[in-house]
Amino acid sequence: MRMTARPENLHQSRLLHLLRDEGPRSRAELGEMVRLSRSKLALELDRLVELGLVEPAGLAASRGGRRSAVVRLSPRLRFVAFDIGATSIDVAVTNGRLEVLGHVSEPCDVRLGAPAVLERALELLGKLRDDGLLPQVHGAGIGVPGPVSFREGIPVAPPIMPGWDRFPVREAIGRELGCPVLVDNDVNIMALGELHGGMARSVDDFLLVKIGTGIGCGIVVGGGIYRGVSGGAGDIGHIRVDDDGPLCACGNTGCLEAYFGGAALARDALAVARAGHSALLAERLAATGDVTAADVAAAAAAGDPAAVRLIREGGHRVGQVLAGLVSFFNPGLVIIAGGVARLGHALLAEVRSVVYRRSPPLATGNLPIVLSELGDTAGVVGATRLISDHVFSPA
Amino acid sequence: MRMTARPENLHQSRLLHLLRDEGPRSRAELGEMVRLSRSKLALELDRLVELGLVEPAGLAASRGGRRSAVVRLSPRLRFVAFDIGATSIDVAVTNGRLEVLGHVSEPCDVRLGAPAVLERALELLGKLRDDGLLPQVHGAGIGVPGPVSFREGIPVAPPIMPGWDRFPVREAIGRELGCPVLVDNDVNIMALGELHGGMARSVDDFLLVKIGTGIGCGIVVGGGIYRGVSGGAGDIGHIRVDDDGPLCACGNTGCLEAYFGGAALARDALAVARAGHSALLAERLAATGDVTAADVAAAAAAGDPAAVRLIREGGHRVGQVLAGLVSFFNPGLVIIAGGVARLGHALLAEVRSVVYRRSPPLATGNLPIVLSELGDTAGVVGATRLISDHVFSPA
DNA sequence: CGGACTTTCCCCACTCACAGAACAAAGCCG
DNA sequence: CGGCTTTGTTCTGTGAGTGGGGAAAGTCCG
Repeated sequence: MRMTARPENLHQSRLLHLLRDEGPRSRAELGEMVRLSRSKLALELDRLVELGLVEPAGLAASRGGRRSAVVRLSPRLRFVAFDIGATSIDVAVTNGRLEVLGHVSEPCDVRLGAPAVLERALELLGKLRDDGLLPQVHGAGIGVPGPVSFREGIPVAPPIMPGWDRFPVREAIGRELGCPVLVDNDVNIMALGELHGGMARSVDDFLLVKIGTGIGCGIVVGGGIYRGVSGGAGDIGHIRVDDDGPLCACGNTGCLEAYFGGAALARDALAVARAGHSALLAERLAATGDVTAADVAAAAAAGDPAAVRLIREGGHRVGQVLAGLVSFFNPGLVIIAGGVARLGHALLAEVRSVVYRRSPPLATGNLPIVLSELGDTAGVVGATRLISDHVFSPA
Repeated sequence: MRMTARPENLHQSRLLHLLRDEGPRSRAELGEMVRLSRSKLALELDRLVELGLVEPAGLAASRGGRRSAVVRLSPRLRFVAFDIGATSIDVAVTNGRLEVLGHVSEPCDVRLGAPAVLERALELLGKLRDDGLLPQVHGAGIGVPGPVSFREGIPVAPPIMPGWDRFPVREAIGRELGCPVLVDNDVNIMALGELHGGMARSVDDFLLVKIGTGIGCGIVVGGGIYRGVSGGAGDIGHIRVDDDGPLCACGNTGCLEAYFGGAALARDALAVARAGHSALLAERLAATGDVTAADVAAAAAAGDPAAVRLIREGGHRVGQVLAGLVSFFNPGLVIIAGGVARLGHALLAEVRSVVYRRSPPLATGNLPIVLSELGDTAGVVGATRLISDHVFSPA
């Protein structure tokens, strides 16, 4: 029993990627797409069948001649995704085509430390395994809410993950599952998710801004994640908006996150509730003794003017930072994602307004700014995309 | 007589790049570097000699055996660089190794329009040609002070270049010189210059910030220029620093360029001179009726406190924007270049201070911020690097 | 000065990847 | 049923590239 089969050359790799992204195809169609002679193609496909990665899937309807033999990725292929958030864990299992077969999610504080959180993640995977979803795991992708040394597969100097610094995440999970594992920043894997199944499918250079507990940005250059020289690229939460803004946890003042991170939004909402400017928020305060970012979202969705106003102000700040990034990076698309983004057409309108006003026409002329449509699945799909790109490439 | 010889395959391309960047080498050394068998290597080198791109250069000293036959790029190879600035033209001719053989520079207002400026550039090239430097031109690189559609070789919507919008620069110069021509933003070619011969030689991801008439940024990702989806990447001059800053030519307020572009610096210097806060600047005002950015530079170099203060304030603004870009991009190096940068250790100190304070430790932990050492040659060397990368690649 | 050793260059045969032709199989249409 | 089309399979030719075996041209040492 081979541990994990990998393609032997670039042709096989391209075939796997095609079967993953385009679905089952006839040999003739595949030959067309990879520009290989039929003979060579048959050779490589036979090898892939031998490796257990591909299998025949019957005959297609005739198109005027002999019926073509369709091939597909082996339906027994499985990829696993762990999306570790600041306050939650998502675990999912997909087939070779990255279609989600099972997905569980539960609240979990990342501050419990790496061993405890990873063990809980594996327990959640165990649940899915009991459903019979896991004949064989071919790879696992992991997203964590902080900077990562991608090459080593370990978090480095993560601000909100005490007890994770340089913890060998890849090695630990790899030992447990016995398959290739890759670890990346959670925002990066969300960007990969959008690249695979979201609005960014045909966009080479784009940004994904995630607004949640923290604020981060996934950067895609030429169809691949850009991570910077030390894995810290996209850390936009502490970009300065103003000198005389609120004090941030990082020690500076006026950081974007201090204006509009999850904690900042809760802080402002609390002030609004106490001042009596919002009936809905005051009600929440009375009921639970606290007001959260989710409460603001709910209140805004219900049309509460003060809540909408909080979101618009935050959107304004995000837009100011994003306008600078758009000027600098000239992306082909900007996607807003994360908890706060879930509801926000008010947010989106404000962000758009500021970016379209403050960035050069050349950069905004053909720039869609949209909300993510993928929600929670962006992260897990991106994680499996990350690992499948790796497993489907020659060793 | 072939027009312009190009390598026929990737092996030949790699050999040319090696001979360009590493200098003349023996066949044995080249074989080592490109991992080719001696037989194949001899074949490809012979083809390059036939194409006139490479020629034998005698025998090296023996290292204990038969003396090795050294090959080098043909010394008759010539690349031409046109670096069109906002207020100047630089024209240079290099050999195949991008060593500058002749370089002329003269003031010229880009606002004279494309035909006039390009004609003047060709006249300057004529001067160099008269010196016998141009047996045959193998390619020309052009830098212009504005956004460029790199694929088409034309400026697009340039703010400071009236009469250049969509002017077919590449076609015009190509027709005149009868060789391949590439056109790019002037900041991008400066970045390429630093990549080739400056401090960025071994850095894959870095930023070059040019502070001159305008403020722009060259972005290098993975050893190549990143241009964005519409060629507008790096346009950081209009990133917002503050809401209540000076009015900018772009119509917004508080743009970086409105704080510290060439015009802004002259404006502030004039105010200082009129207010009598600087003896040196007041003297210049009296003598010439005006004060320029160059006057501030000279005064600061002479130790004038008010001039130094102007530069430090500007550096502070640049640092604030740069801190954001460093957080976002996590580069391995930042180079400050351009007219204002020429003198500025005060400037550099201020930029560093702000960036190191405001960007995350992970991004600044190992981040040199330096002044360009190449000066005017960065642009012309970068332009020839641009075109030689093209000419030295298979058609 | 001559022989042992080294390094480089050149020629040749062998391997390998791949394309393309030829052939076989399996369908459509009239 | 026979021509036509599409697909899959087998076979052979071709060009790229490797590696071995001299030959050439040095150095070093006795």
